[in-house]
Amino acid sequence: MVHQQFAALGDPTRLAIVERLARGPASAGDLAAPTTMSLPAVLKHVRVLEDAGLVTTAKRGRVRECRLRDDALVAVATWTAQQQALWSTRLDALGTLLEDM
Amino acid sequence: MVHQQFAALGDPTRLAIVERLARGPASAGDLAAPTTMSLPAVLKHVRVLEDAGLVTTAKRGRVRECRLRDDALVAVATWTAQQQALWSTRLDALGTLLEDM
DNA sequence: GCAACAGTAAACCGTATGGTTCACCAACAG
DNA sequence: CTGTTGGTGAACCATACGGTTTACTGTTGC
Repeated sequence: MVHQQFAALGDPTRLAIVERLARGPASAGDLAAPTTMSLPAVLKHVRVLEDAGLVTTAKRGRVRECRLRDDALVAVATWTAQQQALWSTRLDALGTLLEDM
Repeated sequence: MVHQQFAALGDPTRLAIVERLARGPASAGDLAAPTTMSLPAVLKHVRVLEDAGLVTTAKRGRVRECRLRDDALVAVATWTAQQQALWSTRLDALGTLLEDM
């Protein structure tokens, strides 16, 4: 279900969160700090990322720590590579076809 | 503006269109045929993909031909690779840190 | 124990999104 | 010329989405 991951990354706020988490884990508050948004809004976004399988969270005391999943982007990467391969081989085929003429 | 491309790919219908176009160009009607959707709906999706810079269309006679852009997925691919790199180097750093202890 | 703090749940709101139908136009085919 | 076909534009509709506020719960520090 890679479209769910794409959808999750389609929101600029969520994309920024992922970029932030790629630098290392952070609490929900940490994620909200640089934004103008309310905490509940940020946590909704985190939940979406979690549902998409991009992020895991765990509660330590009263703070919820968010971290990027190790395998977060492999589905996205493989899908992208696959489509690029298909498309480029088709272009190659066109190229050789033109050469043959 | 990679989040626009992610958003475009976030819809299952649009994802399917891209997968279809990776196999080769198609008319709007061709794209609508395998679906249960109306033609106008499909063309809206195509328009979104076009706005995201993933697809180009051109009108030949009365049929609109849609094709995947050659550079369609490079932004997505590079962004993904970049984040993966960041995250994995951080994991490496953690690994060596643990070794040092 | 109490105050401050981090998060959560719920209700609510405006707008964007994904879809429809209908009317219309331009291009073929006969 | 005429009928059919492929696409387009507009109006419209329901629902999903991104955000808010408010009230509440569980931790932590003094």
